[in-house]
Amino acid sequence: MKLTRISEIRRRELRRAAYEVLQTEGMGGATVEKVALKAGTSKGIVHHYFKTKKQLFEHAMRHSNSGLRDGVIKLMRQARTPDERLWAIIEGNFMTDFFTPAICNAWLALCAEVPREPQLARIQRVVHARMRSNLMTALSELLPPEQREAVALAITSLIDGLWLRMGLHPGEISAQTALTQMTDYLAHRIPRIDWNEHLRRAGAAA
Amino acid sequence: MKLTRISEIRRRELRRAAYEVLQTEGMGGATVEKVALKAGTSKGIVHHYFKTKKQLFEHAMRHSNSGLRDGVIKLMRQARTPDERLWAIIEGNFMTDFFTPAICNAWLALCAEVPREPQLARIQRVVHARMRSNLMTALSELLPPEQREAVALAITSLIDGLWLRMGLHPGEISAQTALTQMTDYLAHRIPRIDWNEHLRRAGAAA
Amino acid sequence: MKLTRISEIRRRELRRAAYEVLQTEGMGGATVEKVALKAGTSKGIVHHYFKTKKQLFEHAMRHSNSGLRDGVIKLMRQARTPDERLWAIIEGNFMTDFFTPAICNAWLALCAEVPREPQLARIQRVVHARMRSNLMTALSELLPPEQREAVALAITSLIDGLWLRMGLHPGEISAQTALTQMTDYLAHRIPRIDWNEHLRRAGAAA
Amino acid sequence: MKLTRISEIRRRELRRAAYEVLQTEGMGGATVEKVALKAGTSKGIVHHYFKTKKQLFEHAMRHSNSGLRDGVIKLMRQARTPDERLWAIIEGNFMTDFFTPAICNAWLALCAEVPREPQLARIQRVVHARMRSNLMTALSELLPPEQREAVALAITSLIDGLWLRMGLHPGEISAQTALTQMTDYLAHRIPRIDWNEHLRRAGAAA
DNA sequence: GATGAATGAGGGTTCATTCAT
DNA sequence: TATGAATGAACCCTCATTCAT
Repeated sequence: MKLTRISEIRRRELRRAAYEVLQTEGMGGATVEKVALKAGTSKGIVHHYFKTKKQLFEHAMRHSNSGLRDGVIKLMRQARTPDERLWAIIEGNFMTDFFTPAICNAWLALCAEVPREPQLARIQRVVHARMRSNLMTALSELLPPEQREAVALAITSLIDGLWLRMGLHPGEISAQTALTQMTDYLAHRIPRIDWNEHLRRAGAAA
Repeated sequence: MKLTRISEIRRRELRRAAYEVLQTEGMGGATVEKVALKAGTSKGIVHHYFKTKKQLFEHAMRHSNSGLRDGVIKLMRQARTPDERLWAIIEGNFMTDFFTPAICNAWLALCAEVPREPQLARIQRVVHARMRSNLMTALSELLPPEQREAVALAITSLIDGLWLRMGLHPGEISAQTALTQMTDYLAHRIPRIDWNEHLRRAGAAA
Repeated sequence: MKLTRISEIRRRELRRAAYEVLQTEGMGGATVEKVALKAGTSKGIVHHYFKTKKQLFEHAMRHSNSGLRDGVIKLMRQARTPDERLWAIIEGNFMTDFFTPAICNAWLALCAEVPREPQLARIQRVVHARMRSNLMTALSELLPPEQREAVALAITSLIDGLWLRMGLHPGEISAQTALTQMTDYLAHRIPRIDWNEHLRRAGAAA
Repeated sequence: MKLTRISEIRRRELRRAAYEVLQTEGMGGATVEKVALKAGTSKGIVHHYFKTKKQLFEHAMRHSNSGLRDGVIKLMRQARTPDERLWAIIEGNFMTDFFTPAICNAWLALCAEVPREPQLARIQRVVHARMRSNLMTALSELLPPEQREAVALAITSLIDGLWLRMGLHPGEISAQTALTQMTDYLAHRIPRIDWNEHLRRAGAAA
């Protein structure tokens, strides 16, 4: 029990370190040694906790997603109406803690590996499915069935596109502009809701 | 003169080979040897034409973008009205020759390197600037000034998001669904144009 | 006293485990961790009882030899005549419990280390000396002095050669064929004894 | 052609170096670096010519066997009668160039890996088959059919056993004593031939 | 221009061994 | 006694790059 505790802490530290290295170095430059260095341990200990480099970065990807997921969950808890729930999903994807150049770069680096790493693909699929499920649930009370699918796709695509831009052109975008974009889209698609009100509250909270 | 000609052909072959290797292997797995093999030459010749591996993949990125650019240019030549021009830009980004899983993966792999490769960043910036300029020009006759910026951002973000999806979840999307998405967005944003007509024509052409 | 007893049991378990790992993994693949795993303990405990990996496998070699030695001793106790004693030595080397592919492989793996491991060489020398002494004693009443040396050498070489074959080509040999070989040799060398009778009894016992 | 030539020379050097390292260091201590050092090249070049360490030592084993085989072939060419052919096989296995402690150790080291290395096993099987075939041919005119198998087994086992002894107890044996042993055995098994005459000539030749 | 030989740095991984608990 | 955390050395292998032919 005690041992498991220590081991769990180390694993957390290491996957966090791996994630941070990923942000600055990309996948190609993320060596086990750098991760060990950032975690303040030896190279050997990394392999003590993660059999392989791939496993380490799989856990880094889980770590990455869990941060975002927790943010969304927290916001959704406070949501009372369908539009609040939808907005919570969107706002959660642009929290200022996560919507940063470094994190978007790490996300991009992991995405680029997905096509050749079945495990990463699996994680990606799960994350994607959860996102879609959340969206569809929220949309179910806002739109007729035949429109939901398309809107869910548009929302996720927009979010991904904005994340990509934050990664590639950090200076040209901010959480504020990103949320404004989302608001604009929603305003046209689901006009009976006052999405600007949501945006205003989000800005006030930040 | 003759030699230069031959040399130019070799360079073209090599950057093409590099691009193809990138599609299947990603940046991490793209070695000089694999590129040489795909081009049917020796490893030494690659370094004869490209001083360094980085340079090779910079040219591969240029090659990648030039293909897309040529497609857009060709479509724009046939455009007569502002909305045709705007549609040409969009349609050009989802031509079935380019909007494929392999190519989207290569694009993704290159994007992921941008943050740490100033040269790639430079190319990316140029490409991005051209895209934006084209969009703004086309929008200048379709929207009042204060809306153009936001719409241009939305369009590029949507396109990028849809490309990303093609890279990550190839089975879930097609050029047709992508163009439908773009049509939906434009229909809300610039309602006085019959974008479905554009979509129909694109479908017929394909 | 009690502790020593427990500690002795642990050491026995560990050297036995080491020996078993050796059978399947060879010297190169025999890691301390695998030994610990097979013994059902932790890696640390191995080093608690055996200061070093070399020591562990020295004891494994002793374990290996002691098994064979005990078998020979048991058979020799029942021997009444010189030829029975000689036969006991030979039969003991091909008891079906020991003359197995796995055990022959472990023996081979240890032999291969002898040239570079003085401790293993020492053990090997002792074992060899005992074998030779036993043989010479038995032969002393069967052959004139000037022949004993050569016959002892032939017997040991034949035995080793047959063990080697069991290790390398397990399917091509059995205890029965090995004993027949030995019988053939003895029949020519010491013709006044009916070695086939010994062979028959050994077969009946098995 | 020229290149192949150079490459072939390097490969020969390297497998020879590998074989020599094997003699002094055993399989466990035979590192790629030591082989490179002994060959006077860099570590990288070893992998340029042999994809993997295993492959390198497979070729080393082939090298080892080819030396012995060539010796036997040379002797067999001069053989005119069945008994000369049989003796050629035996004498070839105890030529003073090969029947040395170092070479017997290398042989032992390779044998010990056979059970876990399919490729080595394959080579071993081929070598063994050739040996057996040679023996059976030579014996076909010396013994009735029902005895040949057993005698062939005895001869190979004796040879192996004597090689093992040379590896483990170099001081206790020599080519001369080994050949005497073989002579003794043959004298009993195939008494109508004067094997001592063969032995004498071998001694005179050496 | 073209080839592949050669190098050397660096990466992932394994493993014996030591130590703190 | 027993565990497994931690280290560091060493090994195999990859690869970009340089060079000689």
